[in-house]
Amino acid sequence: MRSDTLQVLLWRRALDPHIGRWSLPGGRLRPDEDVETSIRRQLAEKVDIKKLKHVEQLAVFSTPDRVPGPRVVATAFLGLVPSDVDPEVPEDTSWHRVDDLPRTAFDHAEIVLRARDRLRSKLSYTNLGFALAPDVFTISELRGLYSAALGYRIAATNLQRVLARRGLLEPTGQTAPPGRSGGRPAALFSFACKGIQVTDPFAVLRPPPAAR
Amino acid sequence: MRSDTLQVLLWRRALDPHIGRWSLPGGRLRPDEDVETSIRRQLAEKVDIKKLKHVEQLAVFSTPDRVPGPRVVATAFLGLVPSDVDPEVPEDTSWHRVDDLPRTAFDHAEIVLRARDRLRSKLSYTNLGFALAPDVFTISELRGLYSAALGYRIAATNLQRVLARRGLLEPTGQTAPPGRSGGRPAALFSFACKGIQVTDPFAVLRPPPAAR
DNA sequence: TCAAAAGTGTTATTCCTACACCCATGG
DNA sequence: CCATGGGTGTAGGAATAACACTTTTGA
Repeated sequence: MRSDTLQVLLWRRALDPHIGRWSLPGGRLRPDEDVETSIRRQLAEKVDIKKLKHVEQLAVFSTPDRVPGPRVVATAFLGLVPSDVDPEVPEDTSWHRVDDLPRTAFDHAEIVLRARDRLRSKLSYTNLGFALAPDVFTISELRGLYSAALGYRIAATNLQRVLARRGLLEPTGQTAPPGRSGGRPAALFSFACKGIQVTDPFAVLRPPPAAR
Repeated sequence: MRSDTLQVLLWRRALDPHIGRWSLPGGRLRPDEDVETSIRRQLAEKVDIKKLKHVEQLAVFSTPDRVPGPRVVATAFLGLVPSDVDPEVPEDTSWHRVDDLPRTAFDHAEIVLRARDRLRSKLSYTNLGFALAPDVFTISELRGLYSAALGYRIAATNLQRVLARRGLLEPTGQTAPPGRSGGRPAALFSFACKGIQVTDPFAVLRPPPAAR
């Protein structure tokens, strides 16, 4: 994700099945690595992305005809990079809006949409926002990121309160300078926790208070 | 799951790596089937389970040393059978309490616990309860199933109201006869929808009402 | 002094849990 | 008529969305 739209990194295929179409970065699993190690290696080697803030399994895609030729089983991942990093990506690689994908190879468009849905739901019941934001940010910036990811505007006021109540926000004491059109300078915050955690585990059917 | 405890179907390994230990049913993926077709086939062929009410991917387990010998990548599934079916299982197969697992093969205990956690969270924000219950049930029975799956007692009153508010319960008009110690006969209900659906998609950060 | 952007206070609503109370049956 | 289990009404509380209002800046 970058700026105010949800984006995905794709690279243009140079080989023949679906040559020229855009596809998700990835590759073969080596015998000595597990799938997560593998996807981190591929991203580092092929598209120079080394600082993923969050990686999680999405699903296995295994329909026999999803790829021409012998069947290929793919384990898809959701990986998130904060909005302020702009990695040097190779020539044949670029970011694409998730809501306006180009012609993709194989079933990769389906995979991207599944990843988007996963991100959207996890934003509301986990602290996953930390993976989208820079280390230090204003509430307005964060609101922009959440709004872009969710696909609808949310209010900065309430976002701040929800995150604060959950103990996720830490004020830094610093402020950001206002823009050229003036306005009150915004306070800078950071996330208290850098790893994912479930913040709202039981929407209903909660366990009795003692067990919480 | 059966009766008032969460249970999992395991079978005793007859071959040598970890011979005699209990393991999850499964097997190799054929080239002409996807992973879900494969697991359904294996369950039907090997343990005679044909009526799964719900099947979903859990995760891929791929650590190189998870199985002795050449690395095996496993796609684990969560499959649910209603409490009233008691399939004929082979001699070397039996149900085991999830909270008191026997010595299992490989990483299968970890997989079972992951499945239990998935079930627990989905019970609260989806209608997944339909997969645990018989076609027709009393609220008390349903409460027993939810309590067993969640690991803590929940109140029948509130369970009924939560499910009713979401439009999931359909009264059948029938009643169940009381037990031998008397008591008012319980009304029988069924679930309105037989497939999984998300009933509480946004715990917080809801979209504006128009978009809902 | 005005416009713009950020932050705070307050209210109304929604949803949920807990608990008291009423109903129907068998012995 | 009493014990047992099922069902309903209601009150209190927690969390959140909406919105009016205040604060701080640049021009």
